[in-house]
Amino acid sequence: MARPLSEEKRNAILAAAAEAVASLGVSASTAKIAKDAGIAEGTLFVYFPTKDDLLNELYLALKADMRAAIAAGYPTEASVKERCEHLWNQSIDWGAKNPAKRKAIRQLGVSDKVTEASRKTGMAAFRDIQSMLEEGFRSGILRQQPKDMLSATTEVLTDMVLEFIHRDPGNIENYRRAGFQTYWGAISNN
Amino acid sequence: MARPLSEEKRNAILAAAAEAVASLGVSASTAKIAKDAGIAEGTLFVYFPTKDDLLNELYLALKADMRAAIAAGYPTEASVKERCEHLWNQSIDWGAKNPAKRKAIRQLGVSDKVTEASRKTGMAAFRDIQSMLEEGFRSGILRQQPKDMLSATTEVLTDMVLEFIHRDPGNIENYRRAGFQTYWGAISNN
Amino acid sequence: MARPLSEEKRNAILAAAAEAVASLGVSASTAKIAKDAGIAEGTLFVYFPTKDDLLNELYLALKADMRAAIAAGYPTEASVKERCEHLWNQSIDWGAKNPAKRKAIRQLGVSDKVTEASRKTGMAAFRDIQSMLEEGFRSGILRQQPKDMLSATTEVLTDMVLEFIHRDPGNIENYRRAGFQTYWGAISNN
Amino acid sequence: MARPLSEEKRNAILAAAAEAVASLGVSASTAKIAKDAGIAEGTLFVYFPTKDDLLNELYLALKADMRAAIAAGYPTEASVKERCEHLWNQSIDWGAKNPAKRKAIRQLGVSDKVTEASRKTGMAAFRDIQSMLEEGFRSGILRQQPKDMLSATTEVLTDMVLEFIHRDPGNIENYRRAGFQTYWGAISNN
DNA sequence: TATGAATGAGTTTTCATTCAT
DNA sequence: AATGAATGAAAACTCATTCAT
Repeated sequence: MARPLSEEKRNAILAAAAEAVASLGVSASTAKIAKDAGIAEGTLFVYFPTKDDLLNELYLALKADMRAAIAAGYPTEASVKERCEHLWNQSIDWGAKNPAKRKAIRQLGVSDKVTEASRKTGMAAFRDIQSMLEEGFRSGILRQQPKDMLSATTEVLTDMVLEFIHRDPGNIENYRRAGFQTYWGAISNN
Repeated sequence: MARPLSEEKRNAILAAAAEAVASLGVSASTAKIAKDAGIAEGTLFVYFPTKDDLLNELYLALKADMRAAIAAGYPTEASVKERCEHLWNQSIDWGAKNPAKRKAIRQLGVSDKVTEASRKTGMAAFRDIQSMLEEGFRSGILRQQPKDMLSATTEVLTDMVLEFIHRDPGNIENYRRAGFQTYWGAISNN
Repeated sequence: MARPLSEEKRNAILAAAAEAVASLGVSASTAKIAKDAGIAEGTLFVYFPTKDDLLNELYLALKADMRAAIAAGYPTEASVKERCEHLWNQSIDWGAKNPAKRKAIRQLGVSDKVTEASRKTGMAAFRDIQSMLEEGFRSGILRQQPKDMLSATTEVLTDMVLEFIHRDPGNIENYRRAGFQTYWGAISNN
Repeated sequence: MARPLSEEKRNAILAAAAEAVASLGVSASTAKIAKDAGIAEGTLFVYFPTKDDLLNELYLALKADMRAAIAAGYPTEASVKERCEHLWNQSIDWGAKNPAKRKAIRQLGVSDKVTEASRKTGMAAFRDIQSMLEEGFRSGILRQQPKDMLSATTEVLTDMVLEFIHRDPGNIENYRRAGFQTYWGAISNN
């Protein structure tokens, strides 16, 4: 009773919402989301009591999805730089493969519908990634920075590069490489 | 002419729109903007034929405002690093002093109401700043990068740092300094 | 189905629209129509996606209503002239009894909101009546005319006479008789 | 002072209004009419105090224009039938040559913006034409009819035929001839 | 006299949410 | 639980008219 019955429907709503928010912004209508999810307008509110709830849950789901993709295959034994490059490449790959999800996150990121609590929760997942690099900080390879700034740097530079890729898809490798140079310079001691 | 269009009113509309977009996103209503600008609802459409026109003109006005602030007092004779630091500090100062304008630019940046043409025009102003650093590229102090990437890097890192300042205003100097280290690492050869 | 669309409400909307269009023209507001139909403003758009759709459907409904009234009680066995007189009288009676519907049809007839397709469909119903008089054409009693001209003649002469009746209701029988003479002269060989 | 200065401007407004009403109906905006007339929005109201005044004056001007065209070259000495044919042909020619004016009259005719007084005045001009046929009534060639019905018949049948011509312009002569047969049958004793 | 900026009521349409089925 | 009709408060935009210039 706490959670409604069909997990499948819930996911269909979130998926439809991601697409809709990506292309129309947070003002995408619940009617369109429901239709694209293959359910009735009213059913959406069985799973998410208000549109704001839906948007916040979508934000968290997308952040979790992104985080999982980035951490996948993390090479624990490699050098710090190689590990950073792994994170960078995974980020770029996820964004390149999931343009709608990326756009949706951007839209949600600037929307005041997403609460501070959701943002905090979303950030926490990435602190976890940051902690994978503890050794880099201790050894002095990575520059000491205010809390959360490393993952924020990762996010904004990734997003920037993906925007270039989006506008000029032919040069993806070029952007990815130049982007990593920028990124590594930004976070390492040199 | 019966009565010339009032530059003052036009500016009042743009100012009200910036505030409204900053706090409510691009879905801020024209009624609210007009009211805040101290004019009748219909008058807004005398100055901007559609809401989209208003949004695009606002985007350009904000970009121009930002650019002017950043370039002000540019120390032509200083070292490349000092010149970069000047640009960085001006950016941070502008953003810190104009939080609404900064938020409005972010909102407009992700909105599809802002046309590609406006984005191009907005970017052009910053290419101009980038060209102030030609010497840095020639001498090898700054890293060669794909076109427009330097100014994009400036923008996203500035924005990121301003976000930290926004959430923790007491530590502004701290963030500004750490931010510049990140920034300088990101753009220079090291 | 949650609740089926109510045929009753749909008809109430069409009826209210007919009255409103009759008295105010096609610029009658949807708000007024909805209110007169006893429903909320938004509900109108559940039944008719746009105002233009409503207007077109209203046109067709009125034409169908008129056609049904005209053909009612058609004396298949009577002489051609008597059959024509029947059609004439039914037309006059319908118009006299339904002044609002008649006015609404006139308004819609000159409006460019009513599509060519709707006009064609509306006309088709009357071609059907025209074909009831085939024998009259074959026998030479009725004059051979370009396609659709007989029903158009019926319509405009009926409408003209109804306009006289409208302005001078006391003489209805007088106008009806004089009108039929005009009509019969117009369509028969003599 | 009673009449504003420029007759030329007044006529330009009426001409622009006729075109605008023809294509957009009586809801054509005064702004568009003014623009098409080559004057400022406010100037229109120097010549016509309200839009309703403009519409009524337009109605009268168009009726007068039509009447003048129809009576032109009237063959006083010809037979009654020839004289009727002259009127018929002039009507068709005027309508065929002035489709916008014809459409404008139709729009105004069904609009409640045109007052009963204007309609009366407009009709009076045609009574004048009707009286040209006095001899036809006296001699019994034309059927006795209620007052104004002959000119009303002329108008509606002309309009009907012009509508056919409008939809099938290739057959203009065909429609004109068939139309006259209908018309002559409608008004003459036979 | 001619102009056109300014106005605010009015227009059609959208939409998150509710609730009868 | 699932549905989708019903709602009415916005939303963007239009327009006849006024009036300062």
